[in-house]
Amino acid sequence: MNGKVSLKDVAKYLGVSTALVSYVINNKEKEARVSEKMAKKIRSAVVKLNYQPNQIAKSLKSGRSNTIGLIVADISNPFFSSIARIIEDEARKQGYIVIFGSSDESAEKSQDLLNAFQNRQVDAFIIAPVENTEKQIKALQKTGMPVVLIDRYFPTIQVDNVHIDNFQAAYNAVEHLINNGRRKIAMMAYDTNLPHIQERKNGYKAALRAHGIRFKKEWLMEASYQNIEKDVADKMNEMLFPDLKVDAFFFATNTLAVESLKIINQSGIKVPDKLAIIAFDESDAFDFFYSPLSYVSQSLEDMGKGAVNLVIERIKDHSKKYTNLIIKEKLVLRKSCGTKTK
Amino acid sequence: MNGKVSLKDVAKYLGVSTALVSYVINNKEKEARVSEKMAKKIRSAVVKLNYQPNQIAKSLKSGRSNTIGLIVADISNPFFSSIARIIEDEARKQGYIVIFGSSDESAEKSQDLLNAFQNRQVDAFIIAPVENTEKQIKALQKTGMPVVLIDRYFPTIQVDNVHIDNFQAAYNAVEHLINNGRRKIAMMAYDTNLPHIQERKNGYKAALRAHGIRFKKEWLMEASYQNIEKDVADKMNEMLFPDLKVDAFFFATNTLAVESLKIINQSGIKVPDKLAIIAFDESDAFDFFYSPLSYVSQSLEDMGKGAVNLVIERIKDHSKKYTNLIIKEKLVLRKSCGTKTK
DNA sequence: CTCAGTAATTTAAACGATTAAATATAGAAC
DNA sequence: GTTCTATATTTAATCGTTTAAATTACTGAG
Repeated sequence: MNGKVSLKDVAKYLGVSTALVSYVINNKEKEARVSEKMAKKIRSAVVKLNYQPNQIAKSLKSGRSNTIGLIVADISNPFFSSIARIIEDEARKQGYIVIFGSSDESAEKSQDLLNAFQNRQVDAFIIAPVENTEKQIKALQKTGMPVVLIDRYFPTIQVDNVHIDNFQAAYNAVEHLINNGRRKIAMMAYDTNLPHIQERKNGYKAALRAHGIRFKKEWLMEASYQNIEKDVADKMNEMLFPDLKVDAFFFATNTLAVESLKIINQSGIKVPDKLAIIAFDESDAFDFFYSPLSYVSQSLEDMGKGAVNLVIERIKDHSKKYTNLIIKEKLVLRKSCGTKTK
Repeated sequence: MNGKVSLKDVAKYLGVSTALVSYVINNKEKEARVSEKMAKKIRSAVVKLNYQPNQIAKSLKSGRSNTIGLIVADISNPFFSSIARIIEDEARKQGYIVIFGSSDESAEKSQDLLNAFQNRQVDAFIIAPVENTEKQIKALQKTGMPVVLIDRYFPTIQVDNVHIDNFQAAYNAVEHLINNGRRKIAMMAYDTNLPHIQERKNGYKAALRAHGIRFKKEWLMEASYQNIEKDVADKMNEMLFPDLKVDAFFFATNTLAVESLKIINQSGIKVPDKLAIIAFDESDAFDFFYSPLSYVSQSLEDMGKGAVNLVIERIKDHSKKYTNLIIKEKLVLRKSCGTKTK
């Protein structure tokens, strides 16, 4: 019925001990001085019986599962699913498989996933952490579990991470808007203390300041993760009606941008004539918006591969120095931040 | 150092046998007649030592891993990542976690993933199968592994699956184009013998026939999975230049639609004036295209949840009758298939 | 005080692999 | 024919659980 052939079955089939079979399978014939004749016999029996080693048993013995746990805010967000794809490929190349979970920006769900994955003996975690999970990450580290943070990070924690220079990226984007003649620049961000978003806000403000523009509190619009759609609509409508209060928008993430674009589309306000836009990350929506969006592009390739490599290095050497891998971002310029009409 | 507390540690700490601890942890105190006093002692020790059961060991013993293997063509495709998200949530609700892999439309990669996941003792598979993998699926079934196919399917295989009625969906979409005055309707599909795509092609042809329109071979454009971008561009350019050869397009998937829209955007040909469009699935691109696209919408929610439920039922009862769960699709009408100008 | 009967706990095998240590076998040297 | 060595193979413990079966402890009846 259940065709599963175990190592023991192979041994029994040949009338030899399991040890011999194990040695041969793991190419330890030399060290274990298995005779060539025997090795050949075993190898052909393995093929004949279609023996497949039970990874669970191997894991139990070795304490390693060759599995990486990936936790992101939401796997259905193309930003994360694209990274997931890269991580999957890179991990498999190195003999690991990936289990994933979406934390939904909830610290509680994050902890649940951490526990569930740890009990499954993942060898390491790659995490895009959510708000207020510093303690979780710290606790995880204390157990000796290799962890790499991606996209987001906590400066207060000693841990490997991979991300762009968010301050500089935002600064450059906003500076570009200013250099193109915009002076009243609003930003849509999340209402969160996650450092990567804070840095984007800081970069935005710093660029304004550097160009002698006085930041106005009402320019900074914030949406909560839990209520994006409504929050974005409300804030955007306030900003656009009854009269347009700014001449440019800077969007802190692709989700915020997409939601905002819907409102702008309805409003009839012309981009870039009346309104310049720069967004973060990428999206099909940015390409198909009637005035294709300029955006800050992060290399997901570099980020995903970097994360896998860091985490595997850490698996191999628990005590190596922590790495802060800063990925180069670039500003992709298109129509949406073009010239303003008077 | 490695803080991992085993059941044995708990037992040793209390000076009792591991059996007792195991019984209490698994709430088998009654059957095993563990004294209340002891149960209490054990429970508090478990908390105090922060004992977390090793799922790997449990899996080895039980032969069940509470893990579902999800194989799709490409997790970075929003269609699949959205399903993945739904599957993840539903599976976790039922105590399962999900490992995923992208087969890249390659039968070979598909087999690799199948093997890797099977060795990890997944309890079941949810698969969006790729071309020429009928034997793989059949072989998998023969081992007794629960399998559910999603989105795609093989009529020749007895297996649980979840999908829409692709023939009818295509038929309805094309019929709608015809009823709106289009007569020369092209379709962009994949060059594949995967039944779901075949059915879409058949539905398209049947709708033409039913309305007395003679199908022309050159209307059916096909791209290969391996070379989508170039194939789509070539075929579309042929169809659009030097003169527009049709008055409507029907796109068989969201990827094909998005790639095609890029060409249409460049061409300057007006939608829906000169060209009506209906696509399959959803995409931000459809919303932001200047003439928002009509599309055939599949309920990913129903599909994902349906798949998880079917697969868990099958885990519990290997011999239950196979289910063909047909998800209702619907045609969402927007501007892109509107009225034609003469 | 013994014995039966029930209650409480322990023992030990098992899941499928790995591997150090023990043992068996064969050949060479004297 | 011993003895020694090198080669080939087996034994048995182990990883962390589960669980049937065995054992021990207790209680009350006679």
